[in-house]
Amino acid sequence: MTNEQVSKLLRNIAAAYTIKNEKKFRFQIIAYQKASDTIANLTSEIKDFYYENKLDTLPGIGNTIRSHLIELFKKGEVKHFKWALKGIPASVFPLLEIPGFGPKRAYKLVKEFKLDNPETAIYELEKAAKQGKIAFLDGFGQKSQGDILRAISEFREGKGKTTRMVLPYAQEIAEKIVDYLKKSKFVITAEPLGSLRRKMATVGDIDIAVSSNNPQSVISHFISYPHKERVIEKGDITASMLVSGGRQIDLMVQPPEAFGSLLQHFTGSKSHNIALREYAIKKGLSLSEYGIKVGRIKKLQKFDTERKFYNFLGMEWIPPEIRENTGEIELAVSHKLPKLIELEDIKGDLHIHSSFPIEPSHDLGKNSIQEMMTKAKELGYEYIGFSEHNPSISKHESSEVYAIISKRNKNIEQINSNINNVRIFKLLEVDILPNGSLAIDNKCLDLLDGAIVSIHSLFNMNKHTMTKRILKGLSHKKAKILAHPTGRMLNERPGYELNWNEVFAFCKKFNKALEINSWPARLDLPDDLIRQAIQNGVRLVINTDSHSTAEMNLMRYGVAMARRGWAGKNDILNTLGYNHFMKWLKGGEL
DNA sequence: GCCGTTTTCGGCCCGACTGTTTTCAGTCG
Repeated sequence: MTNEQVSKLLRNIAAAYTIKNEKKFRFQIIAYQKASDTIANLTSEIKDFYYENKLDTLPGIGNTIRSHLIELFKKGEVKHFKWALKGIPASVFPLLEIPGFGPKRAYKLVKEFKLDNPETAIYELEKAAKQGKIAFLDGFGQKSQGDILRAISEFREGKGKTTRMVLPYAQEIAEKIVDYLKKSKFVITAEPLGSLRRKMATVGDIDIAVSSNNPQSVISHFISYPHKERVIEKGDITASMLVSGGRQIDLMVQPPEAFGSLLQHFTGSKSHNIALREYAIKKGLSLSEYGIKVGRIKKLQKFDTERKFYNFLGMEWIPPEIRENTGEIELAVSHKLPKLIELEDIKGDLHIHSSFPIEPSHDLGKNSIQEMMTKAKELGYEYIGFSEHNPSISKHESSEVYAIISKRNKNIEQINSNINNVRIFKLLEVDILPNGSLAIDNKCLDLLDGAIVSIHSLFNMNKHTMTKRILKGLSHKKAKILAHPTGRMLNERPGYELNWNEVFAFCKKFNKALEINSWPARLDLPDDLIRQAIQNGVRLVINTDSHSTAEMNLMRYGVAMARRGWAGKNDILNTLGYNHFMKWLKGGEL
């Protein structure tokens, strides 16, 4: 079962409780929703947490829900869930997927129109709305009947938050809106917040905060955006709209003297904010986007900066990337937050595909070795590693492979002696074949400073076999880095299954590194596996996997993932100077 | 049902907005 399926199941249990008796089950509802959110936001598989006996490390999953999940993975169904769902028509649940439908309204509509087939429930409801039957129901009217029709059609077209964007794409849209907002003289500052500011690998909707003394003017400017498709809602301090392409933008406005609390509120995450507010309650404080209410008199204290807001609570400012309620609040209170890695700490990029005609097994780069070098210098790097795909072994004899690699090395050496500022590592990205051996032989591997190894074929092996395959590939003394370790492609395919405990233990024991690949559709390792790797004493390398000079700028996304995984400078090997890195590459301890 | 810097019992975030209401319920983040 995928995370999405498990998360949805728990959300449905919460919905069933809501329909049955919202008051009686109030706290169960909150608990199931919380657990559902936790699983929805995981970037590695919930099933792996079950396999590795780590379900209880997840926030919001306690003894009861954990035992239900164990039952679910063992038997494929849960006795208690069956009980909870009893009496709730199955047609309610597909309706919950549509924005604007909650448990109560979905249940009411399903009952009224006797929608007994979940497959056709949405279609039948649409039909009823078109016939004008909904407007007559208690609690509904002409307006809500029209809203339902529109919600169904937008849902079908995948508009709103139904599909998530990769990070750079979301950033691009946000920048356009921010530029537009700043054209208003009433806008003092405008900043993208939410999951975009937290640098999640994918972003659902775009949240923007504005500081202004005239919120009404800002909101009317916002909803006049030229690429607007539809205004979803518009109030005194917030507004939401769909822009062309169907993306949802949420706006929130506060005056400058309260902008700090707005930044905090609108950055989230939801679970971080809830935990922070629960912490504040114990100190007699109440938090919101307006500020902090103090004591019995409820005097509102305002904050112009976010740092002051956190400091007032007696804690350090918390970097947005780790605001996920996974221990950051406790550490901020004791002033023991780790110092996270910065882009400026990176001294080189080890995964670069040049256009040198290496006749590779996979895609070739677009720019020459020289051009990539110039770009590296521009980025202030101390070194760079060329790691084209190994020459195709189906098209070449071993001796030919040897000759091609030798030729590339000569080419590199020539350039290296011309440009002293940037040093070069002679690497290759070598395929791990299905049987676990490396694609090129020892003689060829000896030509290299080291090899980056990776999987590019037969992704659907079972967990045990894939783990064995990868560890065999990594066990070669030249194999030092495992590239894009999960093989996931965001919005395209999940990663292959691996036994991460084994992988981590192996890497630590034999001094191998895992790559954090910065390519926006990969961002692989995912953040929570980065954190686990670090906890297991495994070192990491952040690479861009560039196939052109422009792509070398993507390093910041890999760094963002590392920060989300709580990585400090010392956890990342390419923050080392050239000599230290070479020493590690050659098999030395650090 | 979860959770622990007063607690293994007794609490549980806070507010915006819309539509159908005539003081609020439902949904959302």
